[in-house]
Amino acid sequence: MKQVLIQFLKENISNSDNIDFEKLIEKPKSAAHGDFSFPCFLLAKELKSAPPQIATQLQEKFSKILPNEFSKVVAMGPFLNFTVNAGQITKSILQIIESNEFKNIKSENPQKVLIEYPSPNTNKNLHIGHVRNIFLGNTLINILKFTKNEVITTNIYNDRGIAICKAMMGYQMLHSKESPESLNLKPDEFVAKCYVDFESLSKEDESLIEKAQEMLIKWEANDKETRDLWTKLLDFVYLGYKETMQNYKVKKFDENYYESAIYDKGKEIVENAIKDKVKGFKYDEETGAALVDFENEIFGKKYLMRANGTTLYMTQDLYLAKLKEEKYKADKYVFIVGKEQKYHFDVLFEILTRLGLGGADKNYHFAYGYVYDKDGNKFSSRGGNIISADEILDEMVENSKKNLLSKDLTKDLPTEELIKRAKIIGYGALAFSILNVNAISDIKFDVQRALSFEGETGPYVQYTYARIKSILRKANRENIETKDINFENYNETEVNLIKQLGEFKSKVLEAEQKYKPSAISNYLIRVCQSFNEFYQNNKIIGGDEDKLESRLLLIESTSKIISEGLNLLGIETLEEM
RNA sequence: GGUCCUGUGGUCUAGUCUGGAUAUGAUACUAGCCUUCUAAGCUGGGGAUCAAGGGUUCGAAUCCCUUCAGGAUCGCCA
Repeated sequence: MKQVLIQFLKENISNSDNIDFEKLIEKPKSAAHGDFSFPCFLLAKELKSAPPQIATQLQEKFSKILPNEFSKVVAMGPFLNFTVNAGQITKSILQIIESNEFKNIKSENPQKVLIEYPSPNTNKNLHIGHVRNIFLGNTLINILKFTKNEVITTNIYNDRGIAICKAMMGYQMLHSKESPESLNLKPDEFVAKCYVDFESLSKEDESLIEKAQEMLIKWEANDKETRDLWTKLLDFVYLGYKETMQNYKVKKFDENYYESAIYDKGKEIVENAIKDKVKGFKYDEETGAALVDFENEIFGKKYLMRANGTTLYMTQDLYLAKLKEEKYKADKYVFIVGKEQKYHFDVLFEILTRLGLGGADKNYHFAYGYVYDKDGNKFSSRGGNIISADEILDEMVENSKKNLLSKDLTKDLPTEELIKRAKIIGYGALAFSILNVNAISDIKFDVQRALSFEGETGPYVQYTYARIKSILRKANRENIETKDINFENYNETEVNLIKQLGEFKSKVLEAEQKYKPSAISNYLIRVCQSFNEFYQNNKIIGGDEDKLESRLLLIESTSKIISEGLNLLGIETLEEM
């Protein structure tokens, strides 16, 4: 459509060779300004008159020779606004949706993408930060797959180090006679308790920290007793994670990595790099530690091996990067990790470049912001610890249940159905509230507001969907015959909604190209707003008989777009709400 | 101190990459709309010096510079 307009303008504006129409023509923000607009400023110098005058002149000229695809051209100030022929546009959009062709979206640049998330530290249960990580990861995977990228999912468990030793100490000293069952805790919560209790003990007695470090050395020396305890606690953790991840719809990873298995690898990479005199790689002359000296103030020096020959976080990441590259040869490696680790990844990618393993072009740190409570403080639960993934979801579901019980339509639901709906709504509310904002922005999560389910929320979208489904049930049409529909028949709010539906493809591609799930959630809100506006002003069943079919097609198409969009966000729909 | 991120009505947020018309919505507040397809909805109202200043441009929330505020990061921790 745009190309038709560009061609038309090229042919009918003199001296247009230097004008980049592709760039200049834009979609106006306001529907009152038509579908495409062309600003006349650049013509001003050429034609030696004011832009508004030029626009008026061009309007007169163009209105007589406008292509069929367009219904009118209007000059508004310095802009020339073109409106497309509604009948044509409604027909093409609705047919694409009706035939399910709208699901067939291919990336402009389909790639093999490896995604690493959520990579927790295994000394605690998952918390609100992981929730954001998981939602972003799940959604990104869906979007990339939907647009026909090949996706490989990986996760690394940071399962060794001082933190897990602290939890082990806590267990030994305080809870060795107890179990998750005896304390009525989820197994991963039990380990978290061991860790937290040790932390408070060690604040009183600093020698305990040294003992934890001794334990780490024993662990590294493969001391059987230590390793057995470690395995015991990790089993608890993984058991707990399994449940949480299931609730958060994390699909099985294509590959799980464990820090314990790779933490001392990567030495060879560093040693070879120094031997091969890769730029910046060297041993520190005084201490013998291995490092990369970037010789600039931004990156400075980055240590890769301690003087005693042991490895560091970075060494391990180098090894893992190489491992993945050798096995998968992906076009892109995406790390979904909090934005506080930006420096780490900048440095990592630079080092990888120098090692010839592909740098910033092949790797992407998908950074996301913090989740605070509504006052901008650390998001704590009643116990004072950071709120856990399980708690926040429970709270959302619990509140959905209350909400359902307060509505006439749903207050007498059988328990099983009530719980099923509460889960879907609570999950939707949580996921949407987190996915609806830019990933990099910090979130101040207002529980009360998220629970109110009004305005720009998941339940609003789910509710809109349920409304449509209810109408379709009552209309009781098996098939809507598109061939009988007069596509010129749609009124202004309807055309508005249809144009909105037509944006699906470009929004999905935007979300894919920019790795931006919020493009989809924002879009769904607009669609629902357009629908609800239409719904309020137009009667479908019992309205104009000759509009029934066309309206049923319209709302069915809307429901398809909503459900597909929610699906990408990992949110389920409900037929009734 | 260096580097990076963020700053948009009381609160939250879209738009910033790729400059365009009266700055997107939500929430809260306020006035209305259910004997009519689900009111978790819709309509109206008030509410913004787009952190501040300068520059570039016909045109700046958007690009450049300076400043301010908040945050992160700069370890032989992960």
